[in-house]
Amino acid sequence: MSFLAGLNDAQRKAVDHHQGPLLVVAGAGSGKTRALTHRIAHLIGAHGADPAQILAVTFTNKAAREMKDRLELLLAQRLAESQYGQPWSTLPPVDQRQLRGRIFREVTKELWIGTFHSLFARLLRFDIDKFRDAEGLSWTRQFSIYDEADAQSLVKEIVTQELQLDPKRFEPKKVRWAISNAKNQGWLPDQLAAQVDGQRGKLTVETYRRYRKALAANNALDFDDLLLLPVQLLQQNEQIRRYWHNRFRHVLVDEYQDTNRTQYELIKLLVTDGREPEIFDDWQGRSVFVVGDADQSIYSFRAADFTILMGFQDDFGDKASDDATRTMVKLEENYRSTSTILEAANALIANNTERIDKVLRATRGEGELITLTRCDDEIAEAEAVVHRMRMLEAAHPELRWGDVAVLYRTNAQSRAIEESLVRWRIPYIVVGGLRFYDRREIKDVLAYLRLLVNPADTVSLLRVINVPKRGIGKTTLQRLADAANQLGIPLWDVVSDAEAVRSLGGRSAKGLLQFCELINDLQRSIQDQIPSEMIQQVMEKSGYISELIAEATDEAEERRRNLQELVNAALQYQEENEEGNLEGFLASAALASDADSKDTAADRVTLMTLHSSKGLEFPLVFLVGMEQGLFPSYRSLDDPSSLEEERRLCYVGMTRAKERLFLSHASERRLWGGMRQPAVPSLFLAELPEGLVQGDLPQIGGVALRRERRLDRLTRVDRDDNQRIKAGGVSGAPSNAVRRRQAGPAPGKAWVVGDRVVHSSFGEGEITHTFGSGEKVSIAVKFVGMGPKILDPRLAPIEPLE
DNA sequence: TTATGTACGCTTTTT
DNA sequence: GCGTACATAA
Repeated sequence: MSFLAGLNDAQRKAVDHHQGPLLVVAGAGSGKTRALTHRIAHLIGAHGADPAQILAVTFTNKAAREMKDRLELLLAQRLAESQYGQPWSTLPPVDQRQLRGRIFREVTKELWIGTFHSLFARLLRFDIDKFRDAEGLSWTRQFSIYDEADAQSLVKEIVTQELQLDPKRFEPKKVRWAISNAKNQGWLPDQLAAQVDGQRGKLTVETYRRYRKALAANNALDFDDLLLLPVQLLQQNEQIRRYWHNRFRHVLVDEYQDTNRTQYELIKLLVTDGREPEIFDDWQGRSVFVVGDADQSIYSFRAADFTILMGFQDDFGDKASDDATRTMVKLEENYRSTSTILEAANALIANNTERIDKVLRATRGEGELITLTRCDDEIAEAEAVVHRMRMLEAAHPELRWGDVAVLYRTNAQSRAIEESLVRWRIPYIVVGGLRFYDRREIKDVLAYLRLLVNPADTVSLLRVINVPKRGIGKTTLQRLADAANQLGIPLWDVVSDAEAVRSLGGRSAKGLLQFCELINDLQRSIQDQIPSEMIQQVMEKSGYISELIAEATDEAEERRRNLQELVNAALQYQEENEEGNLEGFLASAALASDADSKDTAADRVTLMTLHSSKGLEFPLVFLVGMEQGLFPSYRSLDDPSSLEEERRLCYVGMTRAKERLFLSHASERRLWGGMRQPAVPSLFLAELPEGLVQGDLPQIGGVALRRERRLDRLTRVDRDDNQRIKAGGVSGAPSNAVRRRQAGPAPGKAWVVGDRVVHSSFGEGEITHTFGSGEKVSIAVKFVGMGPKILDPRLAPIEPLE
């Protein structure tokens, strides 16, 4: 059996290519996943590539898992034929399992398949300790990965505490966004500084600088760092770059239209060893293979840039014309959708100006017309959708609920649909929204684990130090944190110093000491425990579980079940990763998306956002909320290129459908709370060819125009408002946010920084800091041959030295 | 130090 | 209409 069998010409070309660069322009449903898996199998099976030399980037962890699965099956099937000389399907299950096991050990285990984030997090686990930032920042291999909430709170702390700015005028969320955007463009603070101007820009750069420093102090990285740090590392360290360049001889990237500048840099560094792609010519036994479709680029809000895809031929390619080129292949035959659905989608996307012209040819029959339904409000819409499902189910006994998907623009829209599905007892699953790993109890337990692995992780420490309650309050923590800041050491180093705790801890000292003992105890067992057992121990020894039991509410019960689920997740992780350790499990938890954990194979209706639907397909697709301001989003209405992105999103949604597509919109929609808003049909509806749509045909007339003007006015007001805020600027800290913090010389027996003291057991030392004032003073003393000690001068056996 | 009240802002999309 | 974050009381 050849891996080229059953492929069309273009697919065969993509699979058979094994040296040099290749861009595959793959329209929706044109079999690109098939091309990708067959290519990897072919590289290994026919061209003798070592699985360990292959790096394949997918868009989700789930896609990575599926690709590994398909690859395993493909190779096992082939092995069956060569080994037993008989087709796979006739082998007894026990032999099938044995063959798959062998493929797993010899091939799939060795492959690096995953998202950009998970792959480069893995690379950093090897080499991050060899990296030193230009500003002297460094990390160890035990680094924590911060999620958006952690990152957000760190930025907020810098803005309000360090820079003393009013978070209303200088919004942490916006600053965080600006920083993330900079990182995704590959800009460090200095480079960002060159891009911005004014007071506001300066403050953003300053926040960025401090934020990086804070992350390093916590030995932590945010999502964007998982891409940016490897870029810096590979640029800086030739030896390491050479190693990975020699190791990954075949690089494959799926969904290339949604890569950003930093990801692009990474690919270049690995493939060309840092040389310019135009002049790189050492392709012997090496390839770079990217697959994408500019019409499906829907992530520009996180700095994805589809011009990178469009520029591939100029960087790596032969720059020849489309019919003469040997570095590009187009997959233009669609095997998924009926020609009706396809034609409508093609007509819609033709309204975009920013695209390479590409025709998606139908290979299937006409099928049914697209159905458009107008409803009174979102509740009626949900009822209409569910009613339609039930009618279809009655008419088609072969229909399974798993064949049906409901797609929407925003997560909040799932609610109305869910209520109707519940009413009619139709099983469903919501993908997205609240991630499993974002639940409070899960984050708490994971924070314990992160702290065990990485004691410098102060964000995690603060999360769990008083959970469950140990009587450690805000003031105590503030005191400890101030001490840590002034000494420039992690908070844990203060907390774990019994002497310091007795001095600074006040009434909370007992709780603090207990907490330290807990962490030390857990840390001792960390060496020889597998992740699932560590989790179990953390939950029990911390008293987390007993507190939930004591609470005895339904909610607490639910939390306990979730924690049990976390243990199961760890068990599963261990099964999939034989050498997996706690660090690895924490990374997978941090990078897992909601879609990854959801079992879409179950026979249930799937509800999800259009973004989450990328790469999937369903026989029946309902696209709801087709209204101006909702889809396309109101934020895109006055910006042509955002509007084009919304249109691509619509194109992605429509092309998910194999057999039938149902569109709907409401005349009135409750936004949030009570306010009912009149709504007009989406502009996209009017762009669909009339002959392909049945039902309540769109009325884009006076009503729509009036509404659009109204929206325009609204957005203008909004803009003016922003300008006013911008014009106001942020000139220094506002009076109400000013908080003075004065250490001040202590009265009475004055302990002054610089004075020398003698301690009965530590010997001579020098006072480096004083904390507090009045009665309650603590001092930090640097003794010879040890770190700073925090002491209560009234209790500690010290004498001033003249 | 913890428990309770209340204002606010949130809804674009995600690794 | 819901959860969070901050303010105020016990």
